[in-house]
Amino acid sequence: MPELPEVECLSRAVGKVVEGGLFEKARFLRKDLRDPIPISDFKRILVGQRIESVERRSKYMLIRTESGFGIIHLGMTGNIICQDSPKPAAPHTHAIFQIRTKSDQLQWLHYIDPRRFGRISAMKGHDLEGHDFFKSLGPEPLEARNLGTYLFQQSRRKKKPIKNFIMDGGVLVGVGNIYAAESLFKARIHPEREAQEVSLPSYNLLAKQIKATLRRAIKAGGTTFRDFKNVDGNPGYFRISLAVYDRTGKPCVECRSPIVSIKQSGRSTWFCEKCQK
DNA sequence: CGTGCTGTTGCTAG
DNA sequence: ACTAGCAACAGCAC
Repeated sequence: MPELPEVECLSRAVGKVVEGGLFEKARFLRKDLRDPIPISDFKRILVGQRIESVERRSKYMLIRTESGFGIIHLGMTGNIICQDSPKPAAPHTHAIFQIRTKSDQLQWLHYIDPRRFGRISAMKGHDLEGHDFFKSLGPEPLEARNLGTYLFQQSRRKKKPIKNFIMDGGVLVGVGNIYAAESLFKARIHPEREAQEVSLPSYNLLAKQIKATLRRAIKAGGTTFRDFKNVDGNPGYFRISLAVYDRTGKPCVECRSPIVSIKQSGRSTWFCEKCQK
């Protein structure tokens, strides 16, 4: 599920439940996901601490305490659900956190991740920029000002395709495969164009479309999280209507010519040959 | 029934 | 500088 909008919505939903609460227990049903889980560090930083806030940086969800951050990445198939029971309910439940909310209710966050590409970690202190996970990340697309100019400058002498360029976390975070394709369609840029040959006006339009697409998805996702608390299945993500993603052969929403699919660096890309130059 | 292909992320080796 | 390969599993077409 997770691209930036999903992680943003999930972080807000988790925050609503746990902010101001007490992180009482962490139970791990396995020792590693993509990487080993630093269980004792995690417990030291979280357990017994008040949860100050739940934040997001890139596609990482951050649980802030006075001591530092709990760090959770969902990989490709990760999810967190909030339940009334500490009992693992779904297959591939790998961690369960017990929270005593500020209104003194017990709640359990269940971390589920079939493919185990996700990550659970923790860091002492609050200097994100100094941490390995974050130090080489580019700006947040929704916070960056003059994003078009920035992308234009970063792209000079870069021959890689524009799609790979905007998905490069060192350039810009949070633009995954789905929203990269959608944003390029809306900006009418062919995904195989070399990053260096895209003009400043095109980057300005692209920046605008990246922001608009992400904002629209957050807005759509946000409304589905009202019942996040106590759900017992999934938190109800849904995908905003998409113009090109997974629409091979279907008519372009602008010109009706068929959407085509190609591979770039092993990932599928969809676009309209007529609209995107 | 099995076999093969696909996938929302991100790191690393070459 | 850039891409292929890979991590481990589910869902689907055939």
